[in-house]
Amino acid sequence: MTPFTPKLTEAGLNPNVSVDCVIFGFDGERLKVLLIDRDQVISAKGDEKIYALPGNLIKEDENLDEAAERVLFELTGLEDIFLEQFGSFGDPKRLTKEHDSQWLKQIRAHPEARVITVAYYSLIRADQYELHASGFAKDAIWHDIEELPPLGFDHSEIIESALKELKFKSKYQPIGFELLPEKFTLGQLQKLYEAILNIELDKRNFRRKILKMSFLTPLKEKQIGVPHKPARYYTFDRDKYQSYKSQDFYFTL
Amino acid sequence: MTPFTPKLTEAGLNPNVSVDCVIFGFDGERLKVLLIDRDQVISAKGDEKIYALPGNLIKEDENLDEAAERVLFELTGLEDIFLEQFGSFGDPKRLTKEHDSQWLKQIRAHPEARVITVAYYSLIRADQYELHASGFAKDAIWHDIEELPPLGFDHSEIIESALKELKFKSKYQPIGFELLPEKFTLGQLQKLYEAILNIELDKRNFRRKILKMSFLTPLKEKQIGVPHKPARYYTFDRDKYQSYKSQDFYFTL
DNA sequence: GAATTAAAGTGTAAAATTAACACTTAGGCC
DNA sequence: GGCCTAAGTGTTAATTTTACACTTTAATTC
Repeated sequence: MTPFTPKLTEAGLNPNVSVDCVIFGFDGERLKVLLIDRDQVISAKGDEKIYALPGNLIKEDENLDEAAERVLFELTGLEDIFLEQFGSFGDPKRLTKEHDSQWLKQIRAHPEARVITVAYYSLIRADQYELHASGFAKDAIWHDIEELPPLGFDHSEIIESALKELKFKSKYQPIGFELLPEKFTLGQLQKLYEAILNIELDKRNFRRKILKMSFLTPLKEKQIGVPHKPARYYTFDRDKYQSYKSQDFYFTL
Repeated sequence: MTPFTPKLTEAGLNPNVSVDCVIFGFDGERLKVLLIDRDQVISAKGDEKIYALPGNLIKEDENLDEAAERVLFELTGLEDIFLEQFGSFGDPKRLTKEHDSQWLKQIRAHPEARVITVAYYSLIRADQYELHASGFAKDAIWHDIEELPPLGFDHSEIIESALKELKFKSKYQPIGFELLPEKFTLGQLQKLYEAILNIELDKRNFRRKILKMSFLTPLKEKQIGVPHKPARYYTFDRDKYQSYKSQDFYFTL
C-alpha cells in the first residue's frame, strides 16, 4: 500500500460538501455496520480507537451519487454497491470536537471549513465482498450495530438515522435479498427481520406471509452438519423480488 | 418594500450549500405548490416567466433546518412552518442553464460556484398564512401541482421528488391536519387524499376507515349555502392525530 | 444405540379487515 | 314543484390477521 498523502489529493474537491456511507451487513445473527479505523486513539482513559463512517469531500465534477460510490471505493475497496441517499447533516459544529478537528488537520487542505454531509446507506452481503482499506482508512471493519465503538463527528447520529430508515423501509418493502447469502433458510430470513425490526416474529405466520409473496424459490438442498433437523435452502427470484419492491406492500406481524 | 441589494447581503453565506422549500397547499380541490417569481422572462417565444422554489444559500452559523426556516421566511414571509428534509440534489450542472446563470449573476457574490441544495417540504393551510414576497422574490404564488410553469434550476425534479415523498408518506401516516382548514367536511378530506394519491376512493369505505381512527371530532355545525345536502364539519383531535402519526398505520383503498 | 437437544416444519379456527356495491336525504336553483 | 348535487348510510363475501402446540430430523452425549 502506498503511503497516504492527503493534502496533495485535495485538488478538485469541494471544501464544503462531503458524503458518508452507512453500509449494513448481516452475519446470520446480528446487523453490522462497516466502519473505518481512522487510526487515532482517544487520549482519555481507555485508549479507545476512534472509528468513522467511510466518507469524504465530493469532487467538483461529480454528482452526489457518484461521490458516494467513489468515496466508498477509495476507502474500503467496495465496488458496484447500490447506495441510497437518506439524509443530509449540517450542524455548524459537527466537526468541531477536539479529536475530530485534530484529525481533519492531518487530512484536509481546509480543515476548518464548514462541511455539510450527504448520507447514503446500503445493504450488502458481507461475505460476498472483500474489504481493502486504503486512503486515510487504516482498516475497514464490520461492527455490531448494537455495540458501536466511539465514533467521530456526528456519525453516531447518522448511523441511528440510517437504521431508522432501514427499519422503516423494511416494513413496506421486502428486504433480505441484499443482505443474505445466495442460498439461505427461512430461519435466517426471519432472524434478519427480527434483527432489523428488533422484535420477535411468529414462525408460522412469518413463513406463510413471506412465502405467499412468491419471490422465494425452494431448493432441493438442505443444511448439513447442523445438530437439529436441517432446514431447506431458498433463493430469491430476483425478478419477482424486484417487482414486489415496486408494488405496494406492508409488512405486519 | 426596500429594493433588493443582493450581493451585499452575501456575507456569512456558504457559497456551496443552499436549501430549497417545497410548500404544499390544498384549495379544497387540487394540490398546490408555492413558487416565487424571480422576475425573469424567457427570451424564447412565449415570453413566459420563470418561477422557482423559495431557496437560497445557507449561513455559516446556522444548521440546515434553521436555514430552511429562515430562507422561507425571507422570501415568502411564512413563519413557524414545520419543514421536513427529504433529499439533497447536487448535480454539477444543476445551475448551468443559460437563464439560470444569468439570474445568479444578479443575486450571488459567487455566481459560478457549485451549489448542492438540501430540499425540504411542508404542508400548510394556504388560507391560514399571508404571503409576503421579499428579497429576490418578486412575488410568491400558489400554483397547481398538475400544471406548473417553467421552473429554474432542477426545481421540477425537486418538486417531483417531494410529491413522491408526499404520496408515499400519506400511505402510512395520516395527512390532512396540516393542509385542511380548522373545520372541514369528510368530502374535503377525501378529495385531499384523492389529490395526493391521484386515485379515486370509495366514499363509504373511506369514511369508515378514517372515522375508525378516531382523531376526527364531529361538530354540530354544518355547511350552509351549498346547493345540496349540507355536510357536517369535523375537526382534528390534535393529540390523537399526533399519536396516530407515530403509530404503525397503512392506508389502503 | 438410546436419550437428549435444537431448530425445522406444519394447520386451524376465530377475529378483523377489506372490497364491492346503491339508494335515500337535504338543500339550493330554476 | 321538479331538478340537480353531494351527503350520508349497511351488508355481505372474501381475504387477511392473529394466536397457538406438536411432530420431525439430525447431531451430540453418555
